[in-house]
Amino acid sequence: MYIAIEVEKHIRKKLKQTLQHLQFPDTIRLETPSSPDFGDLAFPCFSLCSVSKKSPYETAKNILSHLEKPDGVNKMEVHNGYINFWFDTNQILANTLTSIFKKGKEYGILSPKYQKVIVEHTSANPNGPLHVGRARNPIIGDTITRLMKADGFHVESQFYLDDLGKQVAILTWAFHHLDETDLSKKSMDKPDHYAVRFYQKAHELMQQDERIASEIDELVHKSELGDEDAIDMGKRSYEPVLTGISESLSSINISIDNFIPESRFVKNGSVLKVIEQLKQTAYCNEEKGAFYLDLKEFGVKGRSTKFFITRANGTSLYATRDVAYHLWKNSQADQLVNILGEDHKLESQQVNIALELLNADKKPIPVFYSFVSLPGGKMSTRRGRVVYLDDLIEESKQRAFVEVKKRRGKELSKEKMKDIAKVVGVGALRYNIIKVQPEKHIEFKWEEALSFEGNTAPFIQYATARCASILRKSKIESNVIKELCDSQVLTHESEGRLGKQLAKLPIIIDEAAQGFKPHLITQYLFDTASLFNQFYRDCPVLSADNEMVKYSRLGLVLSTKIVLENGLALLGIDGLDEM
RNA sequence: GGGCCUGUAGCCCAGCCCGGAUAGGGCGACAGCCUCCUAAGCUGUAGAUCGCGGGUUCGAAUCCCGCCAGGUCCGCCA
Repeated sequence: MYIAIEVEKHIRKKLKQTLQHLQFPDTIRLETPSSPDFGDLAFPCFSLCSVSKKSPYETAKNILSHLEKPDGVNKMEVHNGYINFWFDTNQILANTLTSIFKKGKEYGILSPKYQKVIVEHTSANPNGPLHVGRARNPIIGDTITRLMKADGFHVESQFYLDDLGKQVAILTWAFHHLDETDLSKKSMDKPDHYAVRFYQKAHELMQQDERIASEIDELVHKSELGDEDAIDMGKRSYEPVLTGISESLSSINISIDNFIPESRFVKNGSVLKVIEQLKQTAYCNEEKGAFYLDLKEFGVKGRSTKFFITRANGTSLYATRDVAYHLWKNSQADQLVNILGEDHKLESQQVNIALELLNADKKPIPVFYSFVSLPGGKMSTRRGRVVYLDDLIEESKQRAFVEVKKRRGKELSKEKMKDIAKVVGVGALRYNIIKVQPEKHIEFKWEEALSFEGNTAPFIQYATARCASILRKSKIESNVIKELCDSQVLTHESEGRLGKQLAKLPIIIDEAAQGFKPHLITQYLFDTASLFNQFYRDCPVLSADNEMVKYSRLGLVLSTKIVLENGLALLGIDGLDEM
């Protein structure tokens, strides 16, 4: 158990006792005060005024006069209708440093929940490289995967592979009918970049020539019926693309546990079963041979109420197959999370309603994100109006290299600088995407996507490098530091503030994971690194007044480094010992 | 036309779910800090009709209604 969580529990317990004793409602919401002047945790009493018939200040005073001091708290005061609690800094510090020393990389992780979660993310059409417009998906998905693991879940990430769709059919047609010499030069030596030109050209031809369009439709039709040859043909064309996509993801520290092809649910008959069962429901109607569900009664309004589950020719549609996929996921996990672009909101709602009609007990929790657009409008693979993720990654590393060289060019080898630039570049990219809430629309600008100052990954990494540098120069083994560190001598305000911040990591992890709010982690890391920088300014470590203080500050530095690195790891970002 | 999301300083974002303590940061601007553990850092100053208009409330950035702007969806596409 973590001390910060413990102390909060103690406060809640004592408050609850007092509220019950005074016959107040006993639901308790605690807040982090707006300023350190108001302590570490606050209980607002405003909502109790209607019961007490007194002012907030008097109500708070009254409660405080009956309140026993909770363990781990050393001061309680009333200000403006709040009861403010000050933690016992020494106790928190002693407990937290011990806990960090003991757990190391595991510090912050919560106890196992013995529940399995499937996080579906990325699921991009395998017709070309990932572009920046959708790059939030894997980054948010991977971060949520990491967060939920840290929160104690067993997590599997899945990429739902649309191998029956038109995009794959177009690509397949292109590989069979086009010659590379007709195409524009590929931008990068990767299979996905190689393939996308075939796709783009075929898409263009398809729009000009109806014969081509119908050949492609024929491919789609065959594979939708589960035709093994058609599906295999598709597989041969998209597989290299998928390899390319995986390479891109891997270069930003993302790996996906399982790729689930849509065709599986056609082949094993589960799609047909879904269709049969949905037809049995009271909401199913027919229109010119095609079947649809009427969603009016489920809160869907306007023109969107018809959810078609089959075509007139009886074949299934994307969303129908998605229902089958989700039924299967129901049998595989305790909780489902989907990372989806905002364009999937209606489809997601349709799938959820179908799942409800089929009595599935678990509905996926969607995390929607808005698109990243270019200053002139949105990105499009078809029209080639894109910034590819690979280009962004490359540019990020290059810009980071320029920065490293500017600062360390005389001291470090080129290889070393490249290694640092890679970690900085990838970190900056992931951090900048995760720090803004998914639902905010982003207009892509190089300067913003790749800034290295202020609230950015390099700022955090710089703090880990400072920590590492101090530890290196002390020439003292970390085991010895852990042994000799005595938090009792860490009495400076900057030390206390930093220590209390380190104690909060597990609380933040839990909050971020439970609320699907990965941006809370960036905020926490930024605050932690800022507090460390203030400590760095105020408290000399290597030249501390005496050995005892030195060892103890080294302990705090070591702990900070571990906390920052653990937090960065949740974002798929590495810390640095040197930069 | 309808649904959903977004609108907070010159720019970017947090706070909104769960109404309350002086609306927090970052970038940029301006003024300072490297004989001292990495200045990708630190300190300070200026900068906000919280999109607009109503309402509820002792109290609204936060809840409700209307409007405006941007995004997104409304296909027998995926």
